[in-house]
Amino acid sequence: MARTAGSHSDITGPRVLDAALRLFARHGYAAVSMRQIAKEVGVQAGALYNYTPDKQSLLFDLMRRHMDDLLASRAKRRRTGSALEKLEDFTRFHIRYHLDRSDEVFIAYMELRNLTPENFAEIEALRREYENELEAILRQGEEEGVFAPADTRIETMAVIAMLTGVTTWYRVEGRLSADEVERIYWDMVRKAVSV
Amino acid sequence: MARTAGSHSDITGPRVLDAALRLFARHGYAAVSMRQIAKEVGVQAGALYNYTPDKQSLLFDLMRRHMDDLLASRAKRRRTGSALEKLEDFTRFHIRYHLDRSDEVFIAYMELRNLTPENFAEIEALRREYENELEAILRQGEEEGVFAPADTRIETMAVIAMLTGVTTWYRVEGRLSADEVERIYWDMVRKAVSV
DNA sequence: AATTTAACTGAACATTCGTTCAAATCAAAG
DNA sequence: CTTTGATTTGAACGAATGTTCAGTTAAATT
Repeated sequence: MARTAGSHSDITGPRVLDAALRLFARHGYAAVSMRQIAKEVGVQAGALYNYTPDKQSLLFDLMRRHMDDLLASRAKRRRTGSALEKLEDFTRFHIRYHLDRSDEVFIAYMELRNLTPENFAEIEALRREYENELEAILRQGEEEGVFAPADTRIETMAVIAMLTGVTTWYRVEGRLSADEVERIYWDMVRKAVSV
Repeated sequence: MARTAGSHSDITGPRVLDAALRLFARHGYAAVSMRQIAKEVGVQAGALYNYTPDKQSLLFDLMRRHMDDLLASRAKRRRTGSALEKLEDFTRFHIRYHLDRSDEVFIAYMELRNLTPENFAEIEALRREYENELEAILRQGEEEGVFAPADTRIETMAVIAMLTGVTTWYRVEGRLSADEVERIYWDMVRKAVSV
């Protein structure tokens, strides 16, 4: 065969996902057309179908990648230590990760209802897996007696909601550095779950 | 004139907004067509335009009503007392209100980007007004010395994000009553901002 | 230089979109 | 019962939607 795999495809391919990511985050999945994505890439709409079977797959791929990357990044972090240490690690990781990938996070939380039922189930399972990591830490803390006895499932949801909310107001050019934000949120989380 | 103002209009009118509310909450503004709304009401699409100038106004009216109602409901609550009392009141109010109006709340947080710039500015101002109520309480608490000195603006955003997150998992037929949820969240909020 | 084929264009497809409007319908007033 | 006008229908509008595909372009192999 002439021409090795992808001469432009290894350039255009990623750009398609990049453009879809940015546009979906800005205007929402349903409000973005394939022609808008194509224009952003600098190509005609038909060419997109060399890189995705359909629009839905574009959304699903972005979410799937995000969740895989989130779980993989999390897995690299320390696993041992006290519940308090683990919670601080989780908190700082979550804040930093979400600040660094605001578009991906935004889509992952806003566009769930635009997934087909099967795709939704798959993403939801990954999200649940991530939440379970936090819940395990909270339970360990209860057993150690450093965290207040409480409904750990609700605590989990409350903490994650609080932390993820940082993406709605944080701006890199703003008043606070990511380090300061990490510290402020860690302060609140620690107190919220402690005895 | 024959026929006093609205013989069906006082029935159909509210039903249009009701249907739009439910459908927007379930599938998102951009994914819902005027024909879907009309079908839900039991009417042809053209008839909707007796009750709204266009689709955008439907979304804006829902948001505007929601924010007005939120601020009015909040204004009815107690204004005096210690910062701790006020914070408990705010927390319980917010949780209860958001559990009771999950569709409205969902739209108000998810569909902001589908508002025209002018409409967005108006809704955003009302939201800011609501946030400022909480921030004032947190500042009073700092002055009283019962709340830890902190960045009250970020604390505000963090607390509201945490509380509003309740809508993502709470189900009326679920394990916990609204009262229990109120108490659990109040526990976390109190500890999170206290010294 | 000739050949091969991946990458892309540009037009077309059947639907669906928000919106308009003349005509039909129908409940209340005279 | 007739009149009146609010209410709704049903068809139509141009534009936009996701997707397909025959044909063109151009890069890499022979």
